[in-house]
Amino acid sequence: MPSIRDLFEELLAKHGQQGWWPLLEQNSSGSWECCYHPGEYQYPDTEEQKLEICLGAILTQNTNWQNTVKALINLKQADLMKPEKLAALAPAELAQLIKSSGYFNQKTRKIKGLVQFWPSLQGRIPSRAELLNIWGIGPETADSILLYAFKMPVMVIDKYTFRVFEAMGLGELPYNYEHLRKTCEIALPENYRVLQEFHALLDAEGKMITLPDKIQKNYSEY
DNA sequence: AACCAGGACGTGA
DNA sequence: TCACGTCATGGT
Repeated sequence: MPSIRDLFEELLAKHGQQGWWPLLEQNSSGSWECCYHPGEYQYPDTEEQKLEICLGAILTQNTNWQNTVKALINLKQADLMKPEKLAALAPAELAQLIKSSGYFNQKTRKIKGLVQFWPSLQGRIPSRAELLNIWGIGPETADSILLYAFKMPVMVIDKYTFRVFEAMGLGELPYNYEHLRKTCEIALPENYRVLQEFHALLDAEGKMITLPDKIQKNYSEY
């Protein structure tokens, strides 16, 4: 049974750098697309990009990333990646724009809650408690926002994280979000780049063991 | 054509 | 705490 640091190295060797969180970029023909840049960590540079990550974190809840990207592109094309514009937008309009990401009524309410909260930040980094206080932002969404939008060294735990740890035989412990998060944060350097990459690698690995019949096949090595 | 995808909330044991 | 139903679109 490998240590968590060993697991990080193994997954990095197996999958390579993942370059999360992907951001929208304009290609030569002027249309927006979602881009990864493995090995480069200079983004997010702007408030607009930070907001884009926060919105992506909400829109991707229990939803395929491609469906989320479609919604993000709709908002970007309409020049709505700004908190004051989103706050002023009619809920029905917003719901229509994010329809592809599913749960659009709930997600409209969640985005409204976020952009109403946003101005109170005055440019500072939100606390975890502040994010969790917003309706519809739970542990994983809050930690994704802290780690990827604000570069805070917190571990993001998701469905795939549980799957990979379970498949490794680490499923005996008190098995909840907070415990697994702290276990990872203690085991790894307090470095946001490492935690960004580790979470993305766990996602890449977790996607390979989605189907139960693939577990035995891919995990004899552990 | 069922199943799942980068969850969270409300409710009832 | 924890298990379960609900929310909803789009790809396979």
